Amino acid sequence: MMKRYNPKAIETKWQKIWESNELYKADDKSAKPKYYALSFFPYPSGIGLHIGHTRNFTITDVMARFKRMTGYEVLHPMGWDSFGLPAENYAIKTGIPPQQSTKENTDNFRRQCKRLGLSIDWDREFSSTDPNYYKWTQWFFLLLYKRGLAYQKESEQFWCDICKTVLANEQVVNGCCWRHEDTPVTKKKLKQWFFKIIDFAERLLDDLEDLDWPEGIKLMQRNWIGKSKGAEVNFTVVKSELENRNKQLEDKKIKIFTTRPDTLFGATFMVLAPEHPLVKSITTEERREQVEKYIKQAQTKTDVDRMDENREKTGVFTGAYAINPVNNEKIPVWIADYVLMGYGTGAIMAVPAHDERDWEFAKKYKIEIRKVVSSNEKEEKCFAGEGKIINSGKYNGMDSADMREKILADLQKRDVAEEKVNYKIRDWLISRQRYWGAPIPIVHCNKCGVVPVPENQLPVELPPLKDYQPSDDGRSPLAKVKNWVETKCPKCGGPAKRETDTMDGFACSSWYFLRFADAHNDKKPFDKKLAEHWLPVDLYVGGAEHAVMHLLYARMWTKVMQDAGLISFSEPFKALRNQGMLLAEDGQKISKSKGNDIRPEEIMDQGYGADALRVAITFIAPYDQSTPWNSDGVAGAFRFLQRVWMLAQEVADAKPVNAPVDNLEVNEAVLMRAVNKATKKVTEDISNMNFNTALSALMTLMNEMQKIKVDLPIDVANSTWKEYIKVMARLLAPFAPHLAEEIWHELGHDVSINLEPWPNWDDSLIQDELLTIVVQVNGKVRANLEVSKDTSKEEIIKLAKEDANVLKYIKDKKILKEIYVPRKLVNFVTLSD
RNA sequence: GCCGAGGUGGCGGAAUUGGCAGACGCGCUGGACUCAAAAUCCAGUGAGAGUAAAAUCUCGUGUGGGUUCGACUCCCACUCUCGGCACCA
Repeated sequence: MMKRYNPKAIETKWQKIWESNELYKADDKSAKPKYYALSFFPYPSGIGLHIGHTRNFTITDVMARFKRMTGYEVLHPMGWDSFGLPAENYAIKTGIPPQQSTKENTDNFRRQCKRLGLSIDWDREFSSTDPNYYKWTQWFFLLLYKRGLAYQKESEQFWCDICKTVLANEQVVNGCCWRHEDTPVTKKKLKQWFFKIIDFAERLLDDLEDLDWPEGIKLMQRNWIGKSKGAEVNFTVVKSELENRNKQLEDKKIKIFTTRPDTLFGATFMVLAPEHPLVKSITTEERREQVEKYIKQAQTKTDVDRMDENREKTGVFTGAYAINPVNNEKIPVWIADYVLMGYGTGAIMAVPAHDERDWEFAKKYKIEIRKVVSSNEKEEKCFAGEGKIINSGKYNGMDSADMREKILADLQKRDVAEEKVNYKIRDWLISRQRYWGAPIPIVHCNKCGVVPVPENQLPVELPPLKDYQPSDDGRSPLAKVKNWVETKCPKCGGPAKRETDTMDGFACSSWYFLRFADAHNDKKPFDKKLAEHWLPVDLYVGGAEHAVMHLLYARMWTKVMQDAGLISFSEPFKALRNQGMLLAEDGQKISKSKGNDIRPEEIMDQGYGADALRVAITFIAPYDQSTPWNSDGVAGAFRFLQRVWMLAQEVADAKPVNAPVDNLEVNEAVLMRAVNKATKKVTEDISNMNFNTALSALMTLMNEMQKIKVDLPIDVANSTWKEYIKVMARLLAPFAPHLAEEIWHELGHDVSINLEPWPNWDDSLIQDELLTIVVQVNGKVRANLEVSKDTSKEEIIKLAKEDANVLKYIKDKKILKEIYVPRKLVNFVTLSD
């Protein structure tokens, strides 16, 4: 009786053996080339693994296993990004400390990962909430502080009323909190800690170039950094107006930023942001009331309101005029909220003829529109493109691009303008008014001011809490823990208070990939040699939702470390791949509220096991494509594995007979071709991460072998047949490691299949003996010719012309052209009638 | 509005990058096995015409045009879906 395929039994069996043999331990001292495969740092939620995790982890695992078999020393680690709000909110609700619930959740995640048969080096596992880890996160805060890259600033920040904390710009999505997609953010004025990511804008932009990342992600980062080159130009506020009001304000300059200095002659007014510091002093008495009313209005509007406005421009005239330095023209100065204080200088020159927004504004308030770049556009439309300069004095006739250079040089000579580069990116706000994060290692002393906690006092550990409720004054619950807050100043020893804000969780995920290289180091965050041995990450896989958050922050920290001499490389992730989203079976997005989620563990429990789930998930579509989940696909994958199992069992069960009738010799070529073809295809497809087609090639191979076995028929005790079954097992091993391992041992091996070399193929054995040549007449298929692979071109064309069906179409026609594609096709072109 | 990705059977998806469109899987239909069902195995499965059955023919990769002996593939225009950005001067 043949042994049944019982995934549950073999999977638990091998998982135990792999673990006790430490099969997936990454050897720091191996002489083999290294390969570092990493999935995005998962947040261990209470629900356990979802199908997206499963897809993510399976992708890196298939690659890790494949690379191991092709001669690499592989590092495939796992850890937990376990700080964050869900655990804290759960604590508020239940009183269960986050330390405890987090442990339960990570235990569950680890257990489920192991059940999937992931080839992870568990020895390097850690949680970001472990004080031995966040000690070093705090150490990095201090590093940034020492290097002048961490600073405090009082300002208005985005605030989520549900999270009860401030948010970084990157965490505001469509005017809402990234965690609460239908909760508009508000603003709060608070003193907060920032990391100076702006200082790295240029490098972050430049280094994108050479990364093997999806172009879309690179583009999103470029857009987020938002570099624009232009000029700052000074406009002088008109004196005569000022003299009457305030002598001190003489020579007031309004500095504007523009990317189009070539349109300076088309400026017919100026606009300041309502918050611009000059607004008060330049506003004339008769306009003051109106202006102040507008400013107040703008202040009450949240940023979300501003965005919601269907872009209708509003503004008021200040009564002041300024002089355009290129033509000494006097133009009116307005204020409007479409000009933002946070970008450029908070002031613009308005060129309605060549700027969409200025155009709209000028139309509404009936301000002159003056064309200075010629175009074919209709009069009633603004033109923002390039062209020949007109109405611009001595610059007329130049190309707009040339004029930009020229006028800037001219204005620079007169000292009224300078070249300037602007970035949209803002500094990274890292303070959070919550408990469950790494405390910012800072002490506030009345005498000494801001004092960093000395390194030897790290970690600043989170104290246990009785009440997790955040305070209503917008401060962290930590502020209520008196004996923790009150401390001694490390400098003067006097009474001082701890910083009560914690760090954004993205700080923890900005260096975890380095810790995996040296996870147990208690002297340093990591050893330089080990970091440089394993890093950069060769393959980084995760969802596209972190395009501008995690991936930008991690890149910045890596550059800080490079500057500090901790590492010598500048980019952490050599190759990045985004997996597509798995949708619910109805094509809808999976969401908790819809209750349409897919639980990987349930699927395994149904009896299909991990291997079938892994095969189903990699076979369903290209890994980077979003696609609806199909539970029937798991049954299909299971059927496939079961067939492979039976083919192998037959061989294992066959008692090697003395002098078996070896009928394989004669027809071996067919089988050899099938196996060599499949080996080549599977190898190339996995290398290119085309897992779905690699699996289809394996299914084809299985079908072919099955057919050959029955047709010949083949004696399953034959040794050649057994070798081919073993090739199939190795090709399947990255996808279905348990099944492959079991077969491998059943067929007489002691060493794990995961350590066996990957099969080779022979190109010369792949070509078919018989070729099918397509015969077309005027591009339409009229016949198929079966010819031996050595048949000459002349012979093939001759045969094609003799084909009965082809003859019907070429009989009375003159053949104008004969097209011959070697090994593929013949096409006769006749006069069409 | 701008940027990016993409429209192929009933469904997920293939197509050596310009050479037989629909591999592989799911589903479905018929058959075998069974008292029956499940499981399993075998056969069929783009639409239409045609035939006793074949052969064979026509149409067919979002829409319209173009290049080519030949187009899912290249070019132009449009359209729809999905993702991102959104007053950044």
